[in-house]
Amino acid sequence: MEEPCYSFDQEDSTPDFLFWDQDPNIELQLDDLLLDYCSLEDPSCPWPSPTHPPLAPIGPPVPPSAAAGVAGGAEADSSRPPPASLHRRAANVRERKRMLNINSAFDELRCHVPTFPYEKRLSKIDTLRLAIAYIALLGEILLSGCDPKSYVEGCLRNGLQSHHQATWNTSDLTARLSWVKWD
DNA sequence: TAGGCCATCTGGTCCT
DNA sequence: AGGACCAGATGGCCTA
Repeated sequence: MEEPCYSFDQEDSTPDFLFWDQDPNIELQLDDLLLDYCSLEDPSCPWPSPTHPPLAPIGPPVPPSAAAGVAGGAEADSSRPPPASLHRRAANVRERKRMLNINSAFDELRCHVPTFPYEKRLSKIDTLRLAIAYIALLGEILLSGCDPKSYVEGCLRNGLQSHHQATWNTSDLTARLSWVKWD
């Protein structure tokens, strides 16, 4: 089994909102923290990690209507929306981290799903569907007891005539293998 | 320009 | 009470 691309568990457990009341630059520090995390990549993965664009500034913009009920106080400057509460911003940071964690799992899964060299980076939905099909393929090979390579070759040959043929279509219709039924 | 994909924010719900 | 999880809304980026 290969090592995971990276694990968020290695991050320190300090609550990110701990110093918000103390350091005016904490938002920049949080950005740096998350950007550091985003910069970690698995060199074995053929794709870069384009899923981690520069993070948006933490906190506002928050729709005034949404923030009003949470922040509980109006700013003197009416031209700017009131900042979200500390609890809300902490929740936002946690949510971003959670999504980053999910995305890292997707990146790891992409590394295990076979694709053609010219296949562009798989989307999340394509990654899941191809992974399902790939697992089904491996199961079929196990049950058949045949040599995996010859089994796949046979499937590819027969799939051309079989009504059981199913293609492993991705969004750009470039990845295609035969015979695995989706339903 | 439309559509697909994505990150982010947000409020709600459930769990510890 | 606080955190995890989820789904909807929104806006940005990219490609055909």
